[in-house]
Amino acid sequence: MATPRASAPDPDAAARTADQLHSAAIHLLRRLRREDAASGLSAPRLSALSVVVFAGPITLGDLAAAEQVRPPTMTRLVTALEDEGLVVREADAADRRLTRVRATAKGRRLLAQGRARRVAALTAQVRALGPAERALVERAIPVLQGLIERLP
Amino acid sequence: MATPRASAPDPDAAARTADQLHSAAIHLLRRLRREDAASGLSAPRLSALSVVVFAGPITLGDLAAAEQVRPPTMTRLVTALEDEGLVVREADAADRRLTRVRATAKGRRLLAQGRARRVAALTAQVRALGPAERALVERAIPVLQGLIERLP
DNA sequence: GGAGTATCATTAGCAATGCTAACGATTATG
DNA sequence: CATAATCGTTAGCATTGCTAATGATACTCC
Repeated sequence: MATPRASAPDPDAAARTADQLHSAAIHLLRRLRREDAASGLSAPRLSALSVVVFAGPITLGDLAAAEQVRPPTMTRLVTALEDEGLVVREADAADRRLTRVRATAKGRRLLAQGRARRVAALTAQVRALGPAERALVERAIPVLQGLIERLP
Repeated sequence: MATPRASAPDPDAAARTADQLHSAAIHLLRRLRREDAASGLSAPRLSALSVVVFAGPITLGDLAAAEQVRPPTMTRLVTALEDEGLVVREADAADRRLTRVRATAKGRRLLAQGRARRVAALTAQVRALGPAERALVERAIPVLQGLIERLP
């Protein structure tokens, strides 16, 4: 837990920066996750729904891969979401082996509300930043987005 | 997905910034999580071990709260980690209702290796940044740490 | 075109993880 | 000292994860 020193170039500065980003992401999501109970959905279902909403109609296998879960597990998650009217299964016209999963209006609404709850506290803290700090964060975001995009 | 405009102050800029931070954290951890299979531990066990390692000897109830899980669930996770020799239970001398959980050397070693795997890819991308971008990220980190710390 | 192979989703069955309710042990309070 | 409160565990159930096997569809190659 050494304090960074501007005057002494650390040979492992990149590793330390990476570690701090990693920690920050963990702690951030740990806090925000507490709002998820209000959604009435379990964490796996909420996460799967989120991918369906943002990745549009998606193959069950691709959805399983995105969630880093095996297809049988995703089959059950999708069935549960379908039973709650949050997603629908659609047959692919071109390749009838595929089932595409699409979010319903209800599913999109539920996810938007959950997301709003999660982000509300974070928004308040962003607003509380001084102008310089806030500008710093705003300029760092695209850099971080690019960096994450380039991860293997 | 509008581009931020410096000249036109968006009334919802803070909300948008918060949303981007939220998304970035999700995508970052989704990528890094793929390395965890190599640890041989399930996600819940790895996460609990991480808290034990960093929060030092910790009460089982506090550990459950940190992991946002009920005590009975944590009892079983700790038992499993103990069976693998990664943590030990210690009786509290002052209050004998409490069990404190402490990481063993083996537990700390396993976590350090897993963390190194996770952070390795991220370190490479930090190294690949240009000097200006990297400085930007490095200066934004303490701001983000403070912001996260102040979340409810 | 048709036999064989590959791919996709599902089913079946098992282990791990989550919960609530109830309990025993210990501590705090009257 | 009796009673209430707190902590961890046990018991029992639902959900979530896996592998193996199956059925249906698409592809390949002869």
